[in-house]
Amino acid sequence: MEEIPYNHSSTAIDNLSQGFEGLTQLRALFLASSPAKPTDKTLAIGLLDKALRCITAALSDLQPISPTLAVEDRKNDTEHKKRKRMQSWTIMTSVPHFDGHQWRKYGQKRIHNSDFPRSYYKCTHNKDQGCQATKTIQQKEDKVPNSPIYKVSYCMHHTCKPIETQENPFVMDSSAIMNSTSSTTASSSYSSHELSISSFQAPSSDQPTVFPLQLEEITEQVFPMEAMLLSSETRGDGVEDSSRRSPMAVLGFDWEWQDELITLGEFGDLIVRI
DNA sequence: ACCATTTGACCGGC
DNA sequence: GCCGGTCAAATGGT
Repeated sequence: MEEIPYNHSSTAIDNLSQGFEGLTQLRALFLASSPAKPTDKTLAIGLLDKALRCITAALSDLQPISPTLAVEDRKNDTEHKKRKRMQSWTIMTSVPHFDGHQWRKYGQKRIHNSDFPRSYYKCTHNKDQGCQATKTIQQKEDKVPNSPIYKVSYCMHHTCKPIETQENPFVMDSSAIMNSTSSTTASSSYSSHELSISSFQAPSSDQPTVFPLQLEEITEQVFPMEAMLLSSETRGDGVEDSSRRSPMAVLGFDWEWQDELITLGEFGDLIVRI
């Protein structure tokens, strides 16, 4: 790999980490949402998983190799252990379990000078596909009450073939994004730390491929977010060609930010066509 | 019965 | 000997 100046690499890692955080939270939101159209929901999760896998791979490429690894070649270490030590990288996240891969827990240890145990995971395809990817998750001391942050350390790239939900590639058509003048409150006044999602029209009825998500801003800091399904409804009002529209769900967020409980509905409804 | 998780034992590095 | 990572039997859930 071409050498990247450290400050650029560091910025890239920061940006990717923030993107990772946003996507994992978005994934959690989708998992919590109404199963109004399970096929599309599955496709959405598949898209998010794919994005998460790309970001995870990019992070692993960008993270500098630990200086302690320089001495490893002097040791009579096995090739397996060498590779395992070399290909490791770490992220901090509030949602450690949703990274687009399936993991099987194989151990848990109390760690010296830490209040929380460390959990050890292997890729679920460790046996059937020989995938060597592992990760550890350890909760860090709460800086903000009730908002745990986890250090997730990955080792080795996934060599397993991800289970795709759709054979054909599908396209996220950004040209179909409408301005956020949806049928409900416009979402135009988000401050920098808020995650904003607005709706747009699906371009075609026979392509179950488009998800009405536009990330206007990714949060700059990790904040606790608990996605909550407020209600769901089917838009069959006859004004528009209902065959071209999938059911819509109105989702709401509640999260705490700087001792304030923020409900997304106060700023604008989150409309997701699912 | 099968699968994932839990948990104590074991092992290697320092 | 301490510590962290892995193994594997026991356990629990479906």
